[in-house]
Amino acid sequence: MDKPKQEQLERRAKVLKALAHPSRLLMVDELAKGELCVCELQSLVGADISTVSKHLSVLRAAGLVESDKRGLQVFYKLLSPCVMNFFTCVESVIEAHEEREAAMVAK
Amino acid sequence: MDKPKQEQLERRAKVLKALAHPSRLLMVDELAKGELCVCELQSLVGADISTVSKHLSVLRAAGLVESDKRGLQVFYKLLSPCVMNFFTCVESVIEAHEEREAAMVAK
DNA sequence: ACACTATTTGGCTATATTGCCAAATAGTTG
DNA sequence: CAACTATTTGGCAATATAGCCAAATAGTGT
Repeated sequence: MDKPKQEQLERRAKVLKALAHPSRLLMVDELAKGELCVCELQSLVGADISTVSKHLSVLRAAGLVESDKRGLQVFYKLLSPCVMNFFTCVESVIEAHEEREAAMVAK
Repeated sequence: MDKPKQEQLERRAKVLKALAHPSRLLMVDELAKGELCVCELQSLVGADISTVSKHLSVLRAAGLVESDKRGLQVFYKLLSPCVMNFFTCVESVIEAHEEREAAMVAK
């Protein structure tokens, strides 16, 4: 495989990896409705604030969110609402998968 | 957060995690064009065949691909072509991110 | 400058993922 | 059934990720 192709795959994988965690998915879901500060995200996720902060830096490093410090608080906002469309596809994958598994058991 | 919501997030994360690897992304990309046997996928990926087989089982466990044994070979096919649409979004995330980084440096 | 609040960073441990080799399994052919 | 091919599985070491606590940083108000 050629190098540029390999690098493209790695960049894509980084974005997907950033999304591939329940807490980060939840944060993205909530941020799709509008920007939130770290403290609001913490109470949604229910983990230590340092954990939440690290999750957010993963999302930021992937280019999915942007942060904006205003006073004492840091507000995060979702940069690419198109990721939300993907969740529809993911749901269809899950549903079809569960149906196939149910059909397996029936056999 | 309620339990069903948590489980939904975990299921979604599992699908995203399955996609979040360069080799698996390459395989999905190739399988989008049509089914392939493990040996063909191996020469595309260029890793040990056991490694490729394990990657495929991750994709299968996530409900993204299906396998079909015919003779000595096992053919894999992509079940949800909708994931391909997402790559367009991922590319836009990457592009916008790179542009922001370039703008940062310029400042 | 001091106390206070919000967030990030460093450091640590526990757990998960990756990738290889070797061995097991399944199907084919002589 | 023995030899052969394609794939999967088990096991292991290396690396990456997650989450907590404690400490550092940044901004506010006194």
